[in-house]
Amino acid sequence: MTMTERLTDIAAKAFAEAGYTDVPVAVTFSDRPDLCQFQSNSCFAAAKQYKKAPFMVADDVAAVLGRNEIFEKAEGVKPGFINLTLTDKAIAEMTGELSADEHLGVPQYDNEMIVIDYGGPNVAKPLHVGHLRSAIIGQSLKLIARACGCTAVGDTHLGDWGLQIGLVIAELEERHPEWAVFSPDFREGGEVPELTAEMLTEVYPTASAKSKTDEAFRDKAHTATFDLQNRREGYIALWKEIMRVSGADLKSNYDKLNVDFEYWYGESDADAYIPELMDILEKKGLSYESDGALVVDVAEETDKAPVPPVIVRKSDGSSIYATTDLATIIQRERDFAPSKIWYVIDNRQEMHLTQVFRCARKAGLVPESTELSFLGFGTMNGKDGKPYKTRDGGVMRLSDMIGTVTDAALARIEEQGKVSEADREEYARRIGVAAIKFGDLINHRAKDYIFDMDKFLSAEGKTGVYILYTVSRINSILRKAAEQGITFDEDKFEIFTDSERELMLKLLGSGESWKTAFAERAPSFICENVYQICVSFSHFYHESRIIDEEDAAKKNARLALITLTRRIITAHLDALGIETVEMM
RNA sequence: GCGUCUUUAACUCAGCUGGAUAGAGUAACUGCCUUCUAAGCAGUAAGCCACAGGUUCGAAUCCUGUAAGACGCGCCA
Repeated sequence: MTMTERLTDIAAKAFAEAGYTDVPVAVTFSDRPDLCQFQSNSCFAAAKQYKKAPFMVADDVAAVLGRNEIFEKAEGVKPGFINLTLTDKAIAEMTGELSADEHLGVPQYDNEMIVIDYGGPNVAKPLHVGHLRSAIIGQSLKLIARACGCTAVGDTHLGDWGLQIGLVIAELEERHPEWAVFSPDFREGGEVPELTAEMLTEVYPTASAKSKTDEAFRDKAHTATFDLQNRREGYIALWKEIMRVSGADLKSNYDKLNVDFEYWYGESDADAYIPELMDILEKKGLSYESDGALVVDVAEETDKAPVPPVIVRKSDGSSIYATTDLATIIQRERDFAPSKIWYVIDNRQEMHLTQVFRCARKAGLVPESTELSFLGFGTMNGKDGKPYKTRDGGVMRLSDMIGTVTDAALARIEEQGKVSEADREEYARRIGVAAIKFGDLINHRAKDYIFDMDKFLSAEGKTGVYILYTVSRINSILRKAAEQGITFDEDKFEIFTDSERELMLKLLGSGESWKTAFAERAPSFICENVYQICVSFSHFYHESRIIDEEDAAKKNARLALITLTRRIITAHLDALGIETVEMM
């Protein structure tokens, strides 16, 4: 139970005891910290229900609450608020409970099996900044779900079975018709050319551009796609080579970003389920032919705008992304029987996923109770408000971006000269990744945002670097305390100053952020909360002495507090996929 | 054309199940390093919450309309 849920519980009982039953009660952190720590606005609703003046209700309820010894102050005020302030003793006790809680105050939602579809890189082209959001938001949502007690697995759902591969094959065939893989007689075990990541980087854009103007080439690409999907052996062999090369490239980039996947399935892995899918759609009478393609109607009466039918087989006979997405649902249901499937995909695909979900429901591919959620994310724009481009107008490769930010961090580390030679590179990578991830995740998932490289590099203010810096300061104190042989009781909390109280309340309030982050599937709430904790810590840090504090009780209380603070900050960072550094 | 989303300080954004003085970061300006890391802290200044109506005791928040912008609307993913 979170802090405010606990207080809400107490308040709800007080409302009932004061004679106001069946009133929706809520206690929240105060909007007026100068007046109180917590507030309830529920008297307005109760007043309406019981036809009394709000402030009279507030007085009645406050009188009951006032008898509870955890409150320093419980008062009804002006129009009808109840203002609550806890005693320091109660806050310190709750902090002790928090410290002893194995989940550190993170609410637990058990019995959830969540499959998260994120990353979604296209194997035909290298990772660029456009792939960043899906990867880091998806990774974070997975980690948040796990922190909340869920079982969550990530599946990157590689784009490896569509036209993009056909384009690459067609382009390679035009350039190297002599390759054995292009012979219709090619059989497994034949000679396969060795490709490189650099080649793929160049081939796909060329082919893609060509297909827009060259109709004959476009037809070739479509044919290649169809043949690949029908397992023409030479194409399969070449496709495997493309997969090998780009898979290694993907993995190394995701590794650098601390993004991982339990499953590296792709659209191609859904291929085996397509016949079954088609069978279900046909038997249920859902699919029919339209303009040569096979489609399923998914429009609903309540639609404000027309929702077109889903195409499950193109007129040339090949499958399309809706086909593989639907077949993948069958696969996931079979492998995991998930209670939820989350799709962390660009906002622009909302219509497509709506169609897919409706079709899946009509076909009964998953039980009614299974949640299918489209968790769209916004576009990363440049300072001009248009989709982010490099100075010369190209797309920035992810590896280049990571490199730039890491180099800047390394330069700063060297300037500071605190970190040992051996750790510098690794710390620079962690700081760079923290800068990128926090800078992205602090923005609400679903909204477009302005990506400002300079802002990330400067790393001042509300940034991942600030968070890591705060942790290194705590590390420094605890390291020195250990060096001096200072021991303390980690579970003994006590309040002596305002800033200690403020920090404890921030730590205690974290449960609320986790709850919101999980409910809205939005990591930004975790970012905001960890930043707030760091600000409170910094405030406390600047006005308190810790290891050279002479009063033993104060010293112990402060060492315990910063130890807990570090644990909680780290838990937040863990859920964001950000690693800390010992010093910087 | 239809639909969805956005519009809050100079810039980038929180806040939106209606409630007490609308909050951060950046940039600007002031202070603070012989004391646990100044990648920091403290402070000042900065807002007709796009516009117009409506509902309400009370609206940045809910409803309607207008404007500007982004995105989507069958064989790419």
